[in-house]
Order: sequence, then structure tokens, then C-alpha cells
Amino acid sequence: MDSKTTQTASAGLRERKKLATKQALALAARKLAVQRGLENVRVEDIADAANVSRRTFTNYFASKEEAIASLSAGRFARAAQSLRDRPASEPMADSLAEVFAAQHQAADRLDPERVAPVQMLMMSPALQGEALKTMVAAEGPLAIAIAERTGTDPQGDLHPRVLAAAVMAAVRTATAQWGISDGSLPDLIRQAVRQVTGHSAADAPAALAADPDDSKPDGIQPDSNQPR
Amino acid sequence: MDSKTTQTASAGLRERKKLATKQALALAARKLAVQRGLENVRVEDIADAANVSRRTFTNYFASKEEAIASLSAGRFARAAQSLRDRPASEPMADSLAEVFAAQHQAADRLDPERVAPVQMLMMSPALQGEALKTMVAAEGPLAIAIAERTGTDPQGDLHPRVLAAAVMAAVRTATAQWGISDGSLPDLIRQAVRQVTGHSAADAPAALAADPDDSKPDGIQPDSNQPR
DNA sequence: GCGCAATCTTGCGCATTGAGCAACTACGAC
DNA sequence: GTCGTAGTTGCTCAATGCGCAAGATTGCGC
Repeated sequence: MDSKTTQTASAGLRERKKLATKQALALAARKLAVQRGLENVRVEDIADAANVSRRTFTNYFASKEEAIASLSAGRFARAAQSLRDRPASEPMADSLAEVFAAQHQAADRLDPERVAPVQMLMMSPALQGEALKTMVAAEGPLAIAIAERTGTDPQGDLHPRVLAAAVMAAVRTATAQWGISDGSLPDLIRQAVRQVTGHSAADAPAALAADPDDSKPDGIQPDSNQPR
Repeated sequence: MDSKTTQTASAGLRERKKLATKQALALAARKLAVQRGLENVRVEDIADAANVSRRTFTNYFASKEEAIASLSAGRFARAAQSLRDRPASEPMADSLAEVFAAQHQAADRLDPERVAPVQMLMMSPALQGEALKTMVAAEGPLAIAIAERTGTDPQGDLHPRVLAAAVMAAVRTATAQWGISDGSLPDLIRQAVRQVTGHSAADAPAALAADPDDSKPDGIQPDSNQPR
């Protein structure tokens, strides 16, 4: 019911308005949280900023944290599809590394001045729980996509699910490391993902095709609502 | 401040009372949640069951979810120390697999009638966030212990942290799988952990030494507060 | 076009919660 | 035995989550 934030098939004005409201709320929440700090933002403030009532906010999100986390949900949800778009001949380790590296490629080039606060926000303890739930929620679809490749059963077999979970954990760790150590985020992700897929990080090909899917890395997107 | 739930060094009556109160609250929270369902339990009910005021509950936990999750926190916190207790000569993959397999060994023998509701509870969406935070919190100490073994820098180097995160993810996946598929929890954990450590699960030694540390697998402990 | 049904939004109200504050009490150092 | 410190509690209030019902908007069949 929210996984189709991506394929805006323009099902109808109704649907589109709903999605627009949801996104407006989420963006307003993030914007205000970056500006004032999450704890100084009331649900009412967010609702006001999105021109809806406090009650309407509750219809979409259970909390401000969830609203902000929903911004990353879309990107992670697309990971499974991105994996399917990879050539089936490619080694699984390569596919996974590139899928996630490509997703975060744009973020790496953005102005650190604007990325840093968002990064800080997403790592804050108040959001950690929601952020984790978002990533864990993406494990299921990813496991299914992996199982399709390997021809295993995504339900009964432990392997695809463990791999999906491990890869997401690797991405999370790499993202956390980014900013502390130097190095580009995509490279850190490749390194981390390859570690859990069992392949050595040494022989990683430098060349990589950025998915068209990468056009909207909404997690740290320099959208118009970004504080300026 | 809560990681020493284990080594009750009896620092003083004051400390012990504090710990006792905390544990009583946590156990009461879990007990009531299993009985009535988490949503039908108010903080006040938990406080009453533990013979403290509602205000005191807040002094220890921010929410009922956190209270319940705290029961698993102790066990995960001990994982790092358990790893250090392993012989340094043992391959890392074996050590990790056995540390976590041993931790959950007792749980596997318990009466499924009593384990099932607890398992159900821990997997409920309401607790997922807290449960995840608990596991992620354990990654840091585990990464440090891993880094000690491998002689790498737990801060700058990505490897120990990724490994720690991947192992925790593997344990989480195995636990989730447990109950759906058949098989013992320790075996599932070994299988999952070995997958992310890169070792094949085939050559796992059957023999394993249960840590003395395993004496209190408090996560699913058949304590006196268990519903009967 | 038209009007009805489904759905979304909103205002209102209430139960619950999180947290600051100050008084009270128990522990433990001296 | 006395006193300082730390834990517990009741009071209070801002904020939240959600049920309910009325009002507004969209989609659809005719």
C-alpha cells in the first residue's frame, strides 16, 4: 500500500493527491527536523507546513519519525527490482554491490553542507529504530529477488534471506562509516557488500554502469524543500 | 549502566535494588504483554505489577516496548565477551557460530507452548523497532572484540564492523526462520552465521562447548514470572 | 451532465504517555 | 548517630494516538 511510491502509474487524481500529501508531509517533517532538531518539531508543525490538519498527518504516519523514515523506504524498495534488471550472468556478488553502490552514487556528489545535517538526522537515536525498520522491511523483497536468481525457495531456504539481511547490514554499516572515514560512499558500499557476499574486495572492477534507476536517490535528494 | 545485568557483583543494596526493580519491570511487561497482548497493557499496569509507581517506570524505560526489549539486551551484550573467551587459535567463523549457537541452545529445549507466545511477541511489529535497536547496539562491542582478534582498527576499518553487523543480521534471520521451518535454533544460527563469514556450513563440527555464560539465556527463560 | 457511493479530510474529545519539579525516603559513608 | 546522595513518588502539563461522525472531494455508472 506504500511500496508503489515508485511507479507513479497515475492511477487517478485521487491516488496522486494522496501520494502528494504523503510526500509533502514527509518532506516537511524532514525539513523541520533538520532546521530545529527533531525534538523541537510537533506533529502540528509538520501538518501546518504541509497545509493539512494534525489529524490527517496521523492518517498517514504514526509518528514524525516514521514520516521521515518513509523517505528512504522508496529507495530501498527499488533495490529488489534493480537486482532483477541486472544481467543474470553477472555474479551475484557483483550485482548486489553495484545495485547498492549505484543507488547512493548521486548522494556522494552532493554538497556536503546539505547532506551532513540530513545524515546526522538519520543517524540520531530517535530515528534509528524507524530507519532500521525501513531497512529490514526491504529485506523481504530483496530476498525474493535473490532467490529468483539462485533458484532457491525464498521461504524455506535460509540462504537468500540471510544474504539479503547481511547485504542490508553491510550497506547500513558502510553508510555509517561514511563521513567518519574518508572515501566515497559507493566505494565503501562495494567494499562492505563484497565482504558479506564472500568475494574479496580486491578485484572489484572500477567501471560500473549507473542504473537509470539511480535518477532519484530520494534519500538525500536536493529537492526544493531542502533548507537553503 | 545496564550491561552488567549479568555480573551481579553485589555492589551494594542500592545497586541490587535498582537492578531488581528494573528486571521486575521488564519481566512484568513481558508477562502482561504475552497474556493480554501488548496494546492492551498500559504502563500503569506494568508499574502496578512491579509494585512501583508509574513515574518510576518512566525513570527506567521510555516505553513498554523498550522494557521488553531490554530482556534480550543482556544476552547480546555478553556475546562480545563470549567471543573473547574463545581460544584465539579457533577460526573466526567457528568462534562466531558457536558463540551465538551456544547462547540460544537452552531456548531450543524449552516447552514450545511457552516459547511460542514470547517468540510471537518479539516478532510483532510494535516491538520490531526496539528489538532491532537492541541488536544493533550489540554490534559495536562485538566489532571491537572481532577487531581484537584480527588485529584491525575497530574505528577506521570497515571489516570488523561489517562482520559484526552481518553476524547479528544472520542471527536475527535464523531466529525468524526458527518456528517456520523445522530444525534446531542453534543449527539454524550456525548455518546462517557461517554463510556470512564466508565458510561453508558443511564442515561444521558437531561437538561444541556450551559456555558457562549460557546458563542464563534470559530471552526466553522459563522464569517464575512466566505465564503458567 | 448528474447524482450517488466510496474515500479522504477534518474537528472534537478522550485516554495515554513522557517528562519536569519538588517533597519524601532509604541507603551508605563518615 | 548524622548527614549527603540517590531513588521513588505524586502532581501537573504538553503532546500524542486514535475513535467517531460530519463535511468535502473524487470516481463512476447512467
